[in-house]
Amino acid sequence: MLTINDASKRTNLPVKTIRYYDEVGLVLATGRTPAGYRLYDDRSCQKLGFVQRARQFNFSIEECRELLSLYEDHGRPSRDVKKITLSKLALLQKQLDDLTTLTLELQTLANQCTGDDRPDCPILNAFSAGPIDAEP
Amino acid sequence: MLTINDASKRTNLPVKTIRYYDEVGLVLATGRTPAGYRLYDDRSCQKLGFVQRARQFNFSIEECRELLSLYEDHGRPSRDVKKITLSKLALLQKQLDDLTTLTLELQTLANQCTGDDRPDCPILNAFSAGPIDAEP
DNA sequence: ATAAAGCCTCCGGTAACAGGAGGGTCAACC
DNA sequence: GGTTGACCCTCCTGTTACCGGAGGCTTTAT
Repeated sequence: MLTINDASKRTNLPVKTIRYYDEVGLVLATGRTPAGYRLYDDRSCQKLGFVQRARQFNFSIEECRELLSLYEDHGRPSRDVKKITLSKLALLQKQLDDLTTLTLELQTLANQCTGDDRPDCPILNAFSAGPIDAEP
Repeated sequence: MLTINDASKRTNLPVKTIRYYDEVGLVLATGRTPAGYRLYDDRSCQKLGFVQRARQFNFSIEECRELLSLYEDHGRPSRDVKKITLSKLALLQKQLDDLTTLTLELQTLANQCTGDDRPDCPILNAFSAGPIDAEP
């Protein structure tokens, strides 16, 4: 059995985060010492790692909860997991598109700005006027 | 002089948001009626629009505050604006890269998953094991 | 006169933790 | 046996940029 600090070192998750996951019931501590210290075993460490990776893929805590229960259920059809993954993928794709547009437009503005002592600034002009047309 | 509702219609910003900008001192109401109703003039509406567009470019409230003061200062050098913009651009670029990597990896996993009745699932396997190698 | 719409302030909630206060516990060392 | 220092606990507050709603005036229209 590991203390929360040991679990932290093993998973590279901050102690605070592990405590938080316990608190919200995402990954519960395996047990407690008589003094109330949280204890974790190999299995719970593995779950922590699982959540960590899912979080890195932008899955929310609630989605992690869902994935974790599928992960625990060894008879689950892979269809269920794929469904969640695909909808998350669509969301990521949209974020990606938005961010790309944004970056292009801002890039265009920065290029147009001389960036010298003169007060005239295409960036501020654009912000004060309206939407921006990116250069082709 | 416009009521907050009129300003909202003109700028397409929610009333709640305009009130919030007043509260945090980003775009103050021009004045108040004897009854305490907020009033906005053309100039403050323009500032609201400015903030709206800057926010669409992912500038935080604090950054908007900075841009707005440069916007108000007609003698400012465009260098100052460009500097802020470029650092924001770098941040956007990094977000973009991260998101791209993420999407590719998740795409790879989804492709590998049969998505049928069988319980074997490459997605969960990957999450339980470690980092993912994207397909070339 | 009254009803509807609009305005106000204040309170609570959101996501996913981080930081810190105040206090108990444990192992080692002298 | 006492003490130091590392570690643990819970509870509270703060973060970002608002949204929703309660309770209560004000204005406008009928």
